Amino acid sequence: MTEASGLGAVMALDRLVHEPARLLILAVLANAKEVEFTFLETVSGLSKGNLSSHMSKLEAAGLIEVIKRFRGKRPLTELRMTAAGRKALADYRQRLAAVMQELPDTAPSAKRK
Amino acid sequence: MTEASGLGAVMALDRLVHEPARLLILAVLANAKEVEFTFLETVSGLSKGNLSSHMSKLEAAGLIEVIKRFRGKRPLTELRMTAAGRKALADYRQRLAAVMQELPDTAPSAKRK
DNA sequence: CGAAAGCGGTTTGTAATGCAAACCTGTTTG
DNA sequence: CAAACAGGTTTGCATTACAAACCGCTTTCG
Repeated sequence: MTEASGLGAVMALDRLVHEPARLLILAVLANAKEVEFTFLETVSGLSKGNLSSHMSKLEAAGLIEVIKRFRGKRPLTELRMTAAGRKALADYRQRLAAVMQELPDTAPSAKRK
Repeated sequence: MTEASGLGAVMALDRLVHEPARLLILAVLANAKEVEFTFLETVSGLSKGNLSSHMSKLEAAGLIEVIKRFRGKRPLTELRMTAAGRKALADYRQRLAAVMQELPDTAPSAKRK
């Protein structure tokens, strides 16, 4: 094992994936073979600029593949997850599960709100 | 409901809690009534400076309480979680659970590694 | 005794983020 | 032809996480 059980897992989280904006992107990509930039923009609520830079990081790390084509006369950018991306996300998910077990069980029994 | 289901939950994560170093601190505090600075330093592996500044943020946000006393002649800093801290952590945990459901199930069936 | 090492942290400096505004290249519309 | 729009990228900025340096005090050592 990498570290002592439990607590160490928190620090072992992959920061690249941990960032909410990026995690959102990866989550979308994981569920759809391929998505367009503009779709992600609307579904995520991220600004174009922000989305663009997160994409660059994911691409640089090899977690996604960015495909540029033309649809008719307009440029079109599509994102696809790579195998490495799937692995990174799976690993992250697993660590996250470990982390959650460390957190106290939120609902003892009663008390609705 | 706050947002559309699922995806929106990712962006709703509380960044203050989401930060691994801080999450670790909170996790430790959640499981122990009270912890000392030096204990946290060793258990977390964070540098003193880093730990100190994360503490300040958590304190400023009211998630933890910082108690300073003397043990014998030496200064001693202890951390304790506040009610707000417990709530914030519980909320975070809940959102995190929602996020995890969005991520693909990692293990299809076979393939050990 | 005085110096040096140690304890328990805080403050300061810095490189790396995350974010949106501004910009850019082309296309469509008025 | 000018102005608006589509589809992104680059730039500028404020925030951050992090460790190095520092600080006040105490204990140890020569």
